[in-house]
Amino acid sequence: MPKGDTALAKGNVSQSVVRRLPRYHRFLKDLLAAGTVRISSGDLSAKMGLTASQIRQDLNCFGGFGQQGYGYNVKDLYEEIGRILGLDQTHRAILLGAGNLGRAIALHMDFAARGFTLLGIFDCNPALVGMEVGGQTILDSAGLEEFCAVHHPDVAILCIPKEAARETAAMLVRRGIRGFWNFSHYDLALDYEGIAVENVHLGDSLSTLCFRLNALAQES
Amino acid sequence: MPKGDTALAKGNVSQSVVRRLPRYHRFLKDLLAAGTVRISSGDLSAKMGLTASQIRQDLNCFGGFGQQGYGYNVKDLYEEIGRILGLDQTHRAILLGAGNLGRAIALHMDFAARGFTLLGIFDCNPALVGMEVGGQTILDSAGLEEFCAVHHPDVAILCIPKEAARETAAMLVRRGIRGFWNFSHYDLALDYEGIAVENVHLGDSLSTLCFRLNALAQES
DNA sequence: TAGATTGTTAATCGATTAACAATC
DNA sequence: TAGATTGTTAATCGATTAACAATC
Repeated sequence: MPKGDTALAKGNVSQSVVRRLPRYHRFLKDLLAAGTVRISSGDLSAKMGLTASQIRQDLNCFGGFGQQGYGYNVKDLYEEIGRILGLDQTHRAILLGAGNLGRAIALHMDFAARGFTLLGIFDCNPALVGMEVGGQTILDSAGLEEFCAVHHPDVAILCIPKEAARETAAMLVRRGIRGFWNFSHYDLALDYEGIAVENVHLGDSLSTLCFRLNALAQES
Repeated sequence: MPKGDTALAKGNVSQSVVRRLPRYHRFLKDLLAAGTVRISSGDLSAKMGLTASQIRQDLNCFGGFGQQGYGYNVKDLYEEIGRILGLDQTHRAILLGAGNLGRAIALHMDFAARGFTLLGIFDCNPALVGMEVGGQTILDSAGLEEFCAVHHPDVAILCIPKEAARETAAMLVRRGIRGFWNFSHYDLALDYEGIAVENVHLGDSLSTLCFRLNALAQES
């Protein structure tokens, strides 16, 4: 790729690299806020706890953003990675499940910072329908398909149980949902192709911590 | 390791393997609930969307749980993996930060299923202190160190901002916290050694979904 | 120019997959 | 016993690290 070109995915980028991009973005944001103008891969690697080689290798998946003898311009690189991640794109999201987790996600996440608009929050529990969450009224899941037909969301956030997720998925895909932020235990990726699924399994994460605590205790 | 021995970590187990263990545990739980008595690595691999080789390789990091010509006993393997993960151990946890996310974690997670007891929930916001969350009263962070000295928690769940996390970490480690379930953007692992840190970065996860949606759109 | 640091190629390391003898 | 399936070794694949020529 010619230098200076605004880069997007160059061929196939590995999952390992993609997973590191948001972290680069965060560190660069902090550096920018601290007034740092330029940084070398060596300095950044020390701050982030990885190798300079890896940083250069990762960035060069998308283009040559640095300058020999100088390093990287913090602001430029920050913005470039934002574009690579697609944070400047706009997405229309719906949230399914207004339980504790769903409500927390709705209230806590800065969707706008990543180009997401939360179009609607749905639940099938009559006790929750009509309740206000972050300025939005929880809607009845019964009207979900109709809502999709009218508002054309492209992303669904699944904060509902496994079976409910399985039952709704086909309709959502049929109605044009291309991306799922999946907090349920239903494995969408096994049943559908050509959609983007990002799983968040909090229980698995806590179990992993269990394992590590154990391993730590056994070391001594 | 001799067959039949109750296995724990056998030498060093890679992160990749550890990350897959909770998923095996979930699938086995479902199989058990469905009344399945035995399963082969081939059948399980088809259900989970990975290779039979990988399953056998993963399990054999901890011991020989199968039987040639038969496969694996679902109940035994389920329980074995639970032990490997250390879900039978008991842990004393405290939760820092009773904002939307903290409260959702407190209400939503099944801590008991992984041997965790939530000893206390802390916040520095006077508007939240004294409020009830899941049967617990939110305590003032001012009393956190005193609380640690008395109750000896060993795990902290960080649902507080980056700077607050950084400021509290040293005290927590000094007071005997060995494990962190970290939802903040503060990178504990860079500053402390010999502690278990499991990071959950919801923002990074959402950014990754952004990237994948983008990649999907460009394919066509 | 001299020094610094990139972009990129080559070497290493680790993880996944394939193969198959052991054995239930 | 014959068939099935494991445990394990060997082969492959991919990701990380090291090295260095290019160049600002």
